[in-house]
Amino acid sequence: MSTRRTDGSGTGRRDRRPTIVDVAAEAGVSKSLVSLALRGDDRVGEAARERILTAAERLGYRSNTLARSLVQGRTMILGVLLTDLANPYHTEVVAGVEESADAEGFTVLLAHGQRDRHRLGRQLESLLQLNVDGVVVISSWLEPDALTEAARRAPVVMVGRPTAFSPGVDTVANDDEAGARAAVLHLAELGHERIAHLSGTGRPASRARGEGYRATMRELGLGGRAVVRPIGDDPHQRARAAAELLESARPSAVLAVNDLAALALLDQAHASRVPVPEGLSVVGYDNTALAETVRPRLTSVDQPRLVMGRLAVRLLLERMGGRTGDRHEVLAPRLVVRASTGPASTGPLAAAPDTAAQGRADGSGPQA
Amino acid sequence: MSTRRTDGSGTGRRDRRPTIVDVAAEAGVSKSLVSLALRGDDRVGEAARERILTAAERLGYRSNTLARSLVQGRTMILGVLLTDLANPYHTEVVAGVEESADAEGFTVLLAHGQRDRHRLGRQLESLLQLNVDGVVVISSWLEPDALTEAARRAPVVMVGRPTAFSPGVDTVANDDEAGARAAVLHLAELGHERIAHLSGTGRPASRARGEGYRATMRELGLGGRAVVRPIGDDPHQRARAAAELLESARPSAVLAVNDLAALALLDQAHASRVPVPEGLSVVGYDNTALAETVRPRLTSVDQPRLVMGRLAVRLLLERMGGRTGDRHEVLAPRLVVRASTGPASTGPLAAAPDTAAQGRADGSGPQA
DNA sequence: CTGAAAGCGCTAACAC
DNA sequence: GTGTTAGCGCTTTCAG
Repeated sequence: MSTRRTDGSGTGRRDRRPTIVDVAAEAGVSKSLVSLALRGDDRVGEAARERILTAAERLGYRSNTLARSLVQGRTMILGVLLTDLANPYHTEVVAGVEESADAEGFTVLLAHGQRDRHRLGRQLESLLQLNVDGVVVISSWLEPDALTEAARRAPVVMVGRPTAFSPGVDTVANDDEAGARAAVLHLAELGHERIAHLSGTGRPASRARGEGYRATMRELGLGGRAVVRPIGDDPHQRARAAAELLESARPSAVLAVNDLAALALLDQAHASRVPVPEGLSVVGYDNTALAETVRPRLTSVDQPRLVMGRLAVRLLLERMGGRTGDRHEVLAPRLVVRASTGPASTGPLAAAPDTAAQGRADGSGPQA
Repeated sequence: MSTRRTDGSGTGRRDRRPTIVDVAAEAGVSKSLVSLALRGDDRVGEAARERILTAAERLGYRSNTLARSLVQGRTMILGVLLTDLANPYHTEVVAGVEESADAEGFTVLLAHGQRDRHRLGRQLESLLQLNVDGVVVISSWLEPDALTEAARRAPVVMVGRPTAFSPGVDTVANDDEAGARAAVLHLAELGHERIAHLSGTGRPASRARGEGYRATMRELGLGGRAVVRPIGDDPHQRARAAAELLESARPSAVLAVNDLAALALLDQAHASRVPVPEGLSVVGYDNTALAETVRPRLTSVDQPRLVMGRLAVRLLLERMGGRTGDRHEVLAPRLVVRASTGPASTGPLAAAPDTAAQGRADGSGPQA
């Protein structure tokens, strides 16, 4: 593209977009003075500044960020890497990140992994190549080593991973064990004993939730009744796992690893004509917007997603400011009770949900 | 040559990350040869190439994209600007964009408008500043002028806007009028006459759907019965609009402007104890993943979102290739019938939905 | 085949 | 106060 045509006609349509040099020529000053004036440096005379500004305006000049970033060594861009745009938990954390980043003058750009581990790695690489000033990773799918490696190139904070897996990487998480515990205690208080867990697939956060579930069941003397069924990552697998869990374990209550899983349970219950919460109580995790959308409204363990996003940005800024030690923030989850959980019924309803389903359920359950 | 410290120690931890010059020194060749070798140019000797590659490896060298982009004048990045991460329609188009972009060697970065017009404009500016090679806009919120202006700086394609509002901007859309028509015809065939429309808020796509609805109602001789209620943009407004429409117009069927609006209708119907589809038929638009998640499964007008995303990328590439005329692609929508639509009932159920609701049902309180 | 030199557009020390 | 001079890290002619 070495078309050197100095076509100064009308609106600078295509060709070469105007540079700082063009502005300087137009205003009759030097290149660097333009640079200063444009950024409002106060050691530029009023007259000169005026001329420069109008010249820039007339030429339709826009500064080239790439060039600036190259010389300054920073882009003022924060990258967010996320596994799955379809998971509201992820996108709600993003809102917090964006809020803080905006306030600090950073631009937020998202890279999306499409639930594909390889793609996720490539996207991370892309962000780093772009020389973003920091990366927020909302995904447990990346290998700890890959993160540590990334952290050598730019500040990285991982949201959702509970503990220190990757040296050099800060983390922001909620206390998954405590959250699971609160959920189980809530169900136990309602009189449930056959409390099952529709678990994640072994990544750190879901593992911790599973641990919390198990530990609390033991604590309650219900250790023998604990049932854990892992769930898949796509909607179809979720549906199957939910169906199988309800079918085989016949729980009176289920703690789901997240709201998406809880949704699958509600759907299966509906399909089997098991009324919720009369015949089955369901607790979700994350308290995403979903929880207030589904019917019945979902009892769910809230993670402070906005706060987590904001905190992630703060940690990034601290790193940029020179901090070298790792930090791991753990926030307290909070159980939000809605309509999907209710008292355990002792009648045949709970004991054999399918029987009840056939048998014309008149809401005769214990309606405290 | 101002090489002051040839520190070839272990892992290059922080400090200055290695540049092409460092690699050249390490390999004992010149800077430009390294550049060639690294990109696999075939006019580099086998021996030299080998030395260079290992040197780069040893130093942990990664090329600086910023510098490359600056000199080449392109970034190999495609920007996607979207209004609302929470709307699955948007994110499903993104999947198509990413698929094609990947195949062509482009990286896709997303910028998010947070349902805020100003923010949307700023984000567009950020993408352009970054010198992305093209922008896909999935949002009708931007002013046509802003888009035309943007198109002067980089190829821009707008997804979802039905016609040519912004000169210089290509568009990819579905035929909204045809889609609305198919939906209304479907309902009419089921015997519905009191078919209402829960409409959008006047942006082009929703306006076209409204047009299609009205025209088809007239065509069917039902013009006098047409009822249109606009809906808001956030969940709360949606709920209210849905409630008011059902309450005031008492339709036996509703065409919603999109799946989110349809969801609000289903929720309100449930709250009022109107069974769907027996007491009310609902048709959504977009056929997002939501349609297969809600209960009952939603009849919805499908837009080929993946194809639209792919097409958007193709149009971008064509522009980069030098095309100057605008192109406007219009794809055919397709009605997908599921469980939320059924025959019109002539009984009292449909005639007076609130009677059924008011019937002071059993005391089970916790319904929203 | 290889290497030196000239920038891409901008910023930031440093003289004038 | 204002302008000059070096680069940021990379690609890309153009001589050797």
